[in-house]
Amino acid sequence: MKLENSHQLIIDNVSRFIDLTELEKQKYMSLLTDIKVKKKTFLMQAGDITTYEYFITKGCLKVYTLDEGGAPHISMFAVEDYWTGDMASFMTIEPTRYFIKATEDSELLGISRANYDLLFQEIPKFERFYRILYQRSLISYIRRSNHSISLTAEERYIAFKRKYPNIINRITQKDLAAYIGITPEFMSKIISKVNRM
Amino acid sequence: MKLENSHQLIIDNVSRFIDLTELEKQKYMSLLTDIKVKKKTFLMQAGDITTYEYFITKGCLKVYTLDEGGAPHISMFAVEDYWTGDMASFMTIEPTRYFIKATEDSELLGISRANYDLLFQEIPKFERFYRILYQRSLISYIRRSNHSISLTAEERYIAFKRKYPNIINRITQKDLAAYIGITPEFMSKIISKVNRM
DNA sequence: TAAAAGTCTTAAACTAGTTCATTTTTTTTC
DNA sequence: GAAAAAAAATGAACTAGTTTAAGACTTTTA
Repeated sequence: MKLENSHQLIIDNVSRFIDLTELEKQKYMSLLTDIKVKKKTFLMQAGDITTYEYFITKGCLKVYTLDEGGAPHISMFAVEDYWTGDMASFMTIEPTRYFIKATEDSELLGISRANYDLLFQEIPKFERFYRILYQRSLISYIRRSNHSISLTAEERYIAFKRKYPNIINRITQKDLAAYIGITPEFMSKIISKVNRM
Repeated sequence: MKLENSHQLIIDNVSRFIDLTELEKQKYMSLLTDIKVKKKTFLMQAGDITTYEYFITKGCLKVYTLDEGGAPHISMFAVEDYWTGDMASFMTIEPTRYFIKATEDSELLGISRANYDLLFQEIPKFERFYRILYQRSLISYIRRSNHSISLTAEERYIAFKRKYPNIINRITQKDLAAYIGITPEFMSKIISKVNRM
């Protein structure tokens, strides 16, 4: 059966870890919601109860919190083939502290809390999918924060550039600074220094 | 049936997320290995292939890496009722970059890679257990690193003291510094300042 | 297409945390 | 229980990154 692109992308993603029958694919897709977010608009804002988890099929979004001083800290740039959302809020049904804002016109597939629970009942294999997905997220999250801890801002910038060459051209220097964990002014200094080398 | 303490602890831990029959409990326990580690000895060292994941039933261990400069970065203190290990190495069968060293005489239950795979085959419910365990680890990991990022070292120390009053008395100030992410000298200054307040 | 808003650059003064060196205190070991 | 080893305290000189402020450049919007 021929699927539309966005569905094909998510089925391919899931199929990396579990095998689905045609029927299961249909069932799974029926539990997903299409979502579009225009550039500069929010998918989620602090205070919201987040009732969806998202898979990005097109575009780019930044996921961030604001600290007490109002400074943004970006925890990820979510692009095509990434999963995002606020799992803590999604699971506990408490208000989120996150903002998710599109930096480009974007398209997503969302799964609601109710459908997420239903999914495990109807296709228990998905426990395995999510077990592996979370396990891998945990590994890369730990690796990343462990790696960052011993590097200077300049080294973190160079590492980001090497690891995500496709993302770096799609975001502003200011957002990159908020991800690296420094001020935009210092980011500017680092970039001009690194380019001079 | 009466279980020994260490088995009771792990069964209680697992039972928070899934229900097991007596038979399943027996089967599960048969897949676990008893491990003892004397104070100051290693459970794991960088370069090892880690063939076990661990549940601590007694004692305290520090999990850390050494950066290029040879400085230690402690990622967790594992005490009773905690899970630990190096999941990346465990899953990918690559050498670990971690050291795990007992700071007290400790007792653990280990599950080998082979038994971990077997567990999912024999009791598929464990996919759910690990799905939830990893999901919750991910949530608390993200929360912790997000929280830390906007705090000063002094604030991180105060937060640690509040959150883990039971752990703080069991570890050295030097190890706490390696966890907080500062030098022992600066840790010493912070502590004497906070105590003076 | 002009005005407004946001982003980037540069520079000087500042601060949280480091480094290095020394002394005191506590813990370990035989 | 004395000697050795490790941990903690203190202080002075240093550095990575911040803050504030102002001007130049780019993008967005009406």
